[in-house]
Amino acid sequence: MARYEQIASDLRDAIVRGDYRIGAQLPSEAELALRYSAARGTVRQAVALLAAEGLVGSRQGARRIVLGSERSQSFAELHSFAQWARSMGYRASGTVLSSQRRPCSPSEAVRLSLEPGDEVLDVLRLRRLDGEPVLVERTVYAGWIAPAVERLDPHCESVTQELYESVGLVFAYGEHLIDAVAAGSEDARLLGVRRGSPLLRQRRVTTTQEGRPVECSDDRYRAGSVTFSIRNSTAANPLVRRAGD
Amino acid sequence: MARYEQIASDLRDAIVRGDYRIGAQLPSEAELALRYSAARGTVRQAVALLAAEGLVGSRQGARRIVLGSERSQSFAELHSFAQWARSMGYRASGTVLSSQRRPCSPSEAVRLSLEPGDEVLDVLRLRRLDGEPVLVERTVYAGWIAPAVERLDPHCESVTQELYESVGLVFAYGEHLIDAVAAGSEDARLLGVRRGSPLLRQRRVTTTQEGRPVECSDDRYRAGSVTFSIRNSTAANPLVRRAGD
DNA sequence: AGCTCTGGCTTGTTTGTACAAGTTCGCCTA
DNA sequence: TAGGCGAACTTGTACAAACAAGCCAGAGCT
Repeated sequence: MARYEQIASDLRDAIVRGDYRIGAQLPSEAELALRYSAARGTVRQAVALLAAEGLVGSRQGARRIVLGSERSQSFAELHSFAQWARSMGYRASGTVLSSQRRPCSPSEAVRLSLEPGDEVLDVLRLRRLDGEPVLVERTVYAGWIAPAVERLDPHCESVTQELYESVGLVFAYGEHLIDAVAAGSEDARLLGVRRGSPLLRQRRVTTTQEGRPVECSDDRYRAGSVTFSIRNSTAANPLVRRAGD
Repeated sequence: MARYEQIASDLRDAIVRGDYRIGAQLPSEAELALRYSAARGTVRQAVALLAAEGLVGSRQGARRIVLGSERSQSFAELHSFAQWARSMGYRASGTVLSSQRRPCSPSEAVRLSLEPGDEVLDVLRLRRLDGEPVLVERTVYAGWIAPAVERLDPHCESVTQELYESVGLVFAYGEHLIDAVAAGSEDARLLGVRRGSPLLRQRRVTTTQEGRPVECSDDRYRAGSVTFSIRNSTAANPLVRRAGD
């Protein structure tokens, strides 16, 4: 672990623990540099990390202030339902309801950088939180990863983790579209809600470290079961509104 | 504009223009430093900016790659409906339906850092996109900003901009919770949808540069009208799932 | 042909220095 | 008391240098 990550971790712990309350000032960079025997640049990297997490804010000339005190794991949580659930103290489970190969559609070809007609693997999963069904996942995997996905246990808890352990696949980048939709008849049946009731939809495309698209997915959460949270500042964070599409 | 922002801007333009296609490699830091006659550190700040926007990805040892080519304005868009609409080429309008002072509730006191019983301003707005009602906004302003809000034109297009021009107020930080809910009878009537139909809800708390809370709001979008979008990488971005609350 | 290994390239981390720009707060004055 | 001024403090920007760590392609070997 890099020095600046250690310092960031130390400061984050102090904030989460309540040593610095919300609205309070953080020590100056110079003071932190002295305390940790590090160069000012290193301290700046540490606090930049906290700023990106939304825990602290900063303005030129004034001391940094504490904006929040909740820790967030950010990336992994957004990609792996199981990892998120575990970190929140829930018990996650899941079932593959169907899994079949088929040629990709034109729109899938674009999103997964495939040639029209290339084969993809279409998987439908139902995921539960403490036994309650909360999420219907319709995922389309690119053909080159399909064999590894088909080898997975149908009741596999964390797909992300299994794929990492079996073929070393790492999900590195993702784009996510979030909106609300009415439950279709299949959604309704699987989630145990009425048809037409509100669902929170997350559509995503995930790629490897090399920028190679792995999967695109349409995930639908039962209303009330899950909330997305984001902290942002004038400086950063690419969460944007888009016109309906 | 800082040197690193100029460099970032230049590279971003090149990416958006298509000089570097998705999946392509960016020039090395050394080469960019030479091209722009800047230190390597300055170039690193520039590409870090692009990485935070989700435009490029990077791994130690390998050249940086282009992940996306769409420009996003991020923060302002998430806070100002009008500014977002304008940048997307829509015509935004809005109407204040009710506005009244009242003592704050206990939960509002916590979120806005007020004393229990302090006065707040409760405003209900309906916002339209090209004439179509798409958003019901229920905003609670802290007492100290209430006078400035009450002076606003009831049909004011951009509250954010007006408050900046009239009292120099800048929204600097925000926390946002995004989920799906069913339309209540008032929501349904205002948005012209059936009761119980799905809405995308964004609850937010906004603070000034000094970390002083200004407003908290419950915004509900008609399904299909608006989508939130986020790019993330293993390195960054604080969009997280939360258990329903 | 297929494999390993190595050397060069590229990004990541850290330190040090200098100056610019904005904030804060106390002091002084009107 | 109210306001203005300025000095000290704090964060932002930029440059330079050095080493660590990971990636990749080409050379050489089996």
